[in-house]
Amino acid sequence: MTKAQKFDWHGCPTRYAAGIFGDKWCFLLLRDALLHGKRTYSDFYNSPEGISTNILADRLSRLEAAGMLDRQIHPRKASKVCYFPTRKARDILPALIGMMVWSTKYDEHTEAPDSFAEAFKNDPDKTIEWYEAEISRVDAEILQAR
Amino acid sequence: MTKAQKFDWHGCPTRYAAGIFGDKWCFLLLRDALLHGKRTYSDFYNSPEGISTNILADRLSRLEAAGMLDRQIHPRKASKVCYFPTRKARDILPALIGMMVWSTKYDEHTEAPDSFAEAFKNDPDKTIEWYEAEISRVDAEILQAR
DNA sequence: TGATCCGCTTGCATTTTGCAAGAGAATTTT
DNA sequence: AAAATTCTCTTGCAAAATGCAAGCGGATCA
Repeated sequence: MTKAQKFDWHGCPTRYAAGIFGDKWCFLLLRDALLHGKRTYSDFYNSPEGISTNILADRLSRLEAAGMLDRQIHPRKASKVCYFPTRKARDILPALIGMMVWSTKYDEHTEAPDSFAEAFKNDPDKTIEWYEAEISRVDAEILQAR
Repeated sequence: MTKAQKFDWHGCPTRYAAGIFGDKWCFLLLRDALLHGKRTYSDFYNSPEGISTNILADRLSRLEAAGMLDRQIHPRKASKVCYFPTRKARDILPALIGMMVWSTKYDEHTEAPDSFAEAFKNDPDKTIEWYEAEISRVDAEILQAR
């Protein structure tokens, strides 16, 4: 059984999630798209973790195949390619932020302030809406014709 | 940089989470421990995904090193080893269940009923408490002296 | 006391990853 | 218009991780 097939494992909800998030690079690419406004190949390539270019190409196509990213040529620069997070990707935000809150609790070297976890605990919907609005803003800025 | 070192990546909360959950097998082992009451090596080994024995040994020791599992000799059967989920592992339940809810929405072959997502949406704390109680029950059953 | 269970370890073939170089199209610079 | 540069990938190869089968040592069972 190839890895691509395992990527499509379904039935059990945890296994389905593991098929996408159970890969370090997919996990981090989704962070970059959802939380850091990254859209182009070079955006993702320049993340501090230092992904290899062949792995990046592979993971972007996997995430596109999984319906998490929408690949489009940049509207005003045909040499650039944009990967927009889909609704399916956006909908993982609550769980993703839940994991980040967990990390801030258990990573003694966390860079996130306590206020982040508190804000999410006090009003999770508001936090989600803020990230959703940011995503929409970034996408709109790219897509506006000139 | 070795994989073991990457497992310890910290600072960024998403990266810290990806260091643990960004591995298919760790992800599934935590599911088995937190959601399916599995505790022994053979329990985990017999999961339907079919993990290899060397990989299982490796991941169990990683999860122990990460403070997610507590390795103990079975109190009434010295040939058995139990891996108990720690508080740190239990605390990932909200995010994990959030991912499962997401999976039931987007996996067209999901085995989970809609009622699962609804119950969590209506009263997340109650759902978490139910799983916590199950975990405690399984652990207590193993640990009771005879 | 011999057979079986249990939690691993080892060796080896296959697959995946990481790294460096480069290709081809679009864009910018000269 | 030509040359240099940017950008998204692809390719080749060495190194690392994975999967598979066999086996080992201690505990347990018959």
